[in-house]
Amino acid sequence: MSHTPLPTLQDVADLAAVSTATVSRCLNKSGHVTEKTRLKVQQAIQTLGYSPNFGAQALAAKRTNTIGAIIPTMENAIFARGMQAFQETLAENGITLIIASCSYRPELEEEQIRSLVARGADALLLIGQSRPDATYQFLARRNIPYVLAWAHKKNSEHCYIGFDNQAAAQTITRQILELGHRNLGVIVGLTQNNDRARDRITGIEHAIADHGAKTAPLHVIEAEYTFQEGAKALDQLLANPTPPTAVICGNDVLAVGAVKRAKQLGLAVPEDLSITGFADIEVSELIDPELTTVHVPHREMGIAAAKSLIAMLKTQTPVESHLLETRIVN
Amino acid sequence: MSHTPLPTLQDVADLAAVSTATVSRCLNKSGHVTEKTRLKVQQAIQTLGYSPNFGAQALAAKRTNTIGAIIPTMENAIFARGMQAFQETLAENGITLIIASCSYRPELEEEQIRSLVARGADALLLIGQSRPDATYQFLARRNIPYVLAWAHKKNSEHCYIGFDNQAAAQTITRQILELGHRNLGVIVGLTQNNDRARDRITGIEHAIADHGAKTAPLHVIEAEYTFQEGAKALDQLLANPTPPTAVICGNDVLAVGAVKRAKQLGLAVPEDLSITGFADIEVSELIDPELTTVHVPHREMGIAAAKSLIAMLKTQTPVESHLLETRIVN
DNA sequence: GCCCTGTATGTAAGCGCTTACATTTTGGTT
DNA sequence: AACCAAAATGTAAGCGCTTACATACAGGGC
Repeated sequence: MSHTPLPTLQDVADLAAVSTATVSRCLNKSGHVTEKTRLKVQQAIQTLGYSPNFGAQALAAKRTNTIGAIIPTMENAIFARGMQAFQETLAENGITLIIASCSYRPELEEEQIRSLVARGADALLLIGQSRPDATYQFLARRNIPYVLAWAHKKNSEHCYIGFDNQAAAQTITRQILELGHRNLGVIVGLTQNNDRARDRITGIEHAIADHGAKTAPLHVIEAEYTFQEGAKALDQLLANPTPPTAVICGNDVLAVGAVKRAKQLGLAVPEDLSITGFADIEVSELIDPELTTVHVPHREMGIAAAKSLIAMLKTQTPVESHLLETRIVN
Repeated sequence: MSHTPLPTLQDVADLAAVSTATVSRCLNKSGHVTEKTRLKVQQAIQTLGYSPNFGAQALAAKRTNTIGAIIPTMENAIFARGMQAFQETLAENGITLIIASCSYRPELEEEQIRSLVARGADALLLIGQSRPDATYQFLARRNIPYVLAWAHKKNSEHCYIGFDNQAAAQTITRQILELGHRNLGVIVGLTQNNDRARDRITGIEHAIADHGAKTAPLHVIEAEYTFQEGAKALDQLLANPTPPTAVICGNDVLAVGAVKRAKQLGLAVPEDLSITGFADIEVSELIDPELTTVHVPHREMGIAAAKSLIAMLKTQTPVESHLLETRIVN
């Protein structure tokens, strides 16, 4: 545990026999430095093992090169792939990502937002749109750019980088209806704090309305994002006097849980019971036959979100929303 | 996009009619403030909507209340649960977590470590132990506390918060041998940059040596952490003239992939072929029958790691390693 | 050679906070 | 009422960097 104080910009400047301003200019690639001096400085940085002090840099430059993301959960794979791509893209641009998760609890999200901003996040990625006005006002007041990912709304004041949950759910439902199913069950995540889940239900309802065929009343079960809950929800649906012939799930985790349960009950999928998923995460490949699900371009979404935020930071102006296409697989 | 400058400590001090020092003391709960002044200050903070400037705080206090973690991957669930608990525990103590991932690439890990330190991480969580001496020297020079998680070594200079990969693998292998299996296959992650995977192989080898029975030569296949690779690896093992009757997998992802493949090939698990996993992540519940696997106390590990780092930061002295127990489930 | 322009470098003033130290206040003793 | 230690508060010096502005310097046109 040595306690030699770390070298400072001043030390580098001294060793290279230039001013601190010049060293700073080298570090920030802001031009106006001769190749010769640049090399001298480089040299000095090397021999001293200098690296800049984050706090000082943040204080003086009024930015931290840090972007924050608050996702509902890290525990399942839903957001992992997108976040990985998001982080990679940010890293390529010299920006660090701070991830926090809020367990689908709005008041915790609010707290995390404030905390990340207080920690100097220059911009934020948030999931979905529904949150108190006060939160958006806070961000506006602090002049913090943000994007809303995993969702999309037309003509919104916000910048969305995501897909149309409602349209995707509508499409997959139409497909089910076209196969002749007239008694549908739905298993979705808890809608209370999850606008994506709500949008998906709306999509399902619209598909049914549009199709026009006479269908049995729709049974909707809300469940937490775990395999077990998906299985339990299926039990509930099947306990009905007129059980559904097709079950549309709001996400793959629930769908996989439901499929597993169906098989345990001796039901063949999809012969006896159709089950669809949503999100195309890796687990959906696991079950046999592979799940019919909505493919979401996670990586693309992460990359697009990163680029948008970087652009906002650079230009200090809002950026257009970005609608990504989903498609149904299997 | 208003541009009212944000309120500063000074503004709060002025409004509350006290000095900046007093406000700072309130903020940092460092005591020596009357209840009455504390309330006045609180009040002022409220009405101004003040929140401290991160950079300034970091610069003046020489700490950021930020801890960094570098994990091999965010894309699968292996580290997710532990990290979630880690983050929660840190958050309870007013510390923010920055997570970076290095895709199992040591040179990237090195870079990330430097980057997190440069960003002001007060301490780090790293996975496993094998990395260049230079890296440890860098951390020592900068006086940055760290723990090594997901692994454990006796009598080490480092602080480990994890479990004994070798012992766990040894136990599960012994169990397989006791069931009468004498021809074992092994599927593990890529060992090149993964000491945990290597330890697990060692454990398997020791178990065989200790047991004493005459066994067929051990076939070891290395595979990337995906279901597909697990399936492919199983194909390779079975292509052998004398295929194994039991396959020990280095993690659950590979095991689940292997089980799926076995079933596709018409093999009953475990009647025709025994397959075991390692890590007890959620997917292992998915397959039928549920996987025999090594339960790892992820959350406990995350919590312990957080507590250790917090203690190190507080006392400025090293902390004892912490060995967590694994157990075999199913 | 002289002046002018444009580019390279230096100077120094903060950025908003923490904290050692100095000063004032408080309240218990005598 | 005077005194004193302990507690509360204030003062002000940085922390290490960025950047506006000032200055030096190099060439090109005359």
